[in-house]
Amino acid sequence: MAPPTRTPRGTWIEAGLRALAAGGPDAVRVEPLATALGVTRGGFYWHFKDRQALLDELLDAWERMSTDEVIERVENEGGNPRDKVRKAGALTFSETLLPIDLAVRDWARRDPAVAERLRRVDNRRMDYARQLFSAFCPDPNDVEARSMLAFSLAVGRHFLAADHGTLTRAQVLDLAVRRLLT
Amino acid sequence: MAPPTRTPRGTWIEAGLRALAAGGPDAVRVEPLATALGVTRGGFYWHFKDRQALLDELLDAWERMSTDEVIERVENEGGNPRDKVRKAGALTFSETLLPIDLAVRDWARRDPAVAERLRRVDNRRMDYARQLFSAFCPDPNDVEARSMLAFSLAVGRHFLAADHGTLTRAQVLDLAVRRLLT
DNA sequence: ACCCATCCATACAGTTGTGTATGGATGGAC
DNA sequence: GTCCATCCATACACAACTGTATGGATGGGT
Repeated sequence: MAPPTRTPRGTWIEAGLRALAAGGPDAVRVEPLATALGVTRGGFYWHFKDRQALLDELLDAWERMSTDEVIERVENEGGNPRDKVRKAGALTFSETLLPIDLAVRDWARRDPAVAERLRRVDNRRMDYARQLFSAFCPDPNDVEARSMLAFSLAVGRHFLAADHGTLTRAQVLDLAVRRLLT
Repeated sequence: MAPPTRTPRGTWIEAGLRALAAGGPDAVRVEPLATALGVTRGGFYWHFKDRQALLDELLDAWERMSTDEVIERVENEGGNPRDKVRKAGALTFSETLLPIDLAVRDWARRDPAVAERLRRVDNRRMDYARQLFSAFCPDPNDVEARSMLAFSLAVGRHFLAADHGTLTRAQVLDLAVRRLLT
C-alpha cells in the first residue's frame, strides 16, 4: 500500500528549505517551488492544506535539525569542553544549516509564532553552551556573559560586513574566540 | 515657484523606511504605501522612476543617518572612551534606527549592492570602535577582537531569543559589556 | 488483470501588485 | 485673474501568485 510516491512530502520540504535559506519566508512560494521541482502545483495541495502549512513544517524540520542532532554529534565525538564549544559552533552554523537559521532569525522579528520557536531552540543551545563554559569557569555570571558573547559572535558575524585591515575575518574570529575561552 | 507639495518625496521615503523596518524590503510596496498615506499611486511615479528607485533612496537615507549623525553626536557629548563606546552603541541601535538596520543586514545577505553599502557603513563604525578601544587597550589584536565582539553583541543580541534564568537580558548584556571594557 | 491509493496537469476565479498614460485638481507667483 | 509647476485620481494592460475543482495517469498489491 505504498506506491513509490513520485514527489512526496519530503521533496516539497527540502525545496522549501532551500527557498527559505536563499530568500527568506517571502521567497517560499508554491508556484516557483513546483517549477523548480519540474511539476505543477497540482500535487502540492494534496500534501499540504495551504502555503502556511508548508511554512509550519519548514520550521518543524529546522527545529529538529538544529538542536538534538548537533548536540548528539558533539557529545559523540568527545573532547574537552573548550573543543566542544568550537565544535558545537561549527555544526550549528554549518554550510547548510546557517542560511536557514539566519532566515528564521529575521523572520522571528515579525512573526510571534516563529519567535516562540526560536526561543525554544536558542534556550536549548544556550543551556548547552552554559554547561560547556561552566566546566572551566567557576563564576556563573561570567559563564552567562561568555555564553552570550559566544552566541552573539556566532550569529552576529554573518550580519556584519566590516573589514579588518591586515587581518582576515577568520583571524579576528580566532582572536575573539580565544578571548572567550581563556 | 514652489507650490507647497502635498505629498513630497520625503513623505514617500519616511513611509518606505517604516515599511522596511516593519517587514523588510519585500514589504516596501508602492500600492500599500500609497494607501497608508491616504493617496493613490498616482503621485509616486511622478517622484520616482519605479519601486527600485525608492529602495535605493531608502538605503541612501539609512546610510546617512547611521554613520555621520551618530559619530557627530557622540563626539559632541564628550566623555571618556569607555563611555563613548556605550553611547555610540546606544545611538547606533536606537529605537528608530535599529529595526531599519536589522532589515538592511538581512537584505544584504541576498543583494550584493546592499551588501556593498553595508560594508561601507560597518567599516566606518568599526573604525570608530577601534579608535575608542585603542584608547585603553594597547594590543592591536586585542582591540580588533574586542571591537568585533562588541559589534557582534550589539547586532546579534537582537537576533537571539534565549532566556537567562534568574538574570534579565539587560543584566547579561551589562556583564558582557563589562567583560569587553575591562 | 484489476484496483486503488497516490500523485499530477489543467482550467478557473480571485487577489495583489507593477508600470504607463492621461486628464484633471490645487494653489502660490506674477 | 491667469499661469504653471506640482501633485493626484483613474483606467488600462500585464504579471505573478493563491486556492479549488476535476479528471486523469501511474504503478505496486492482490
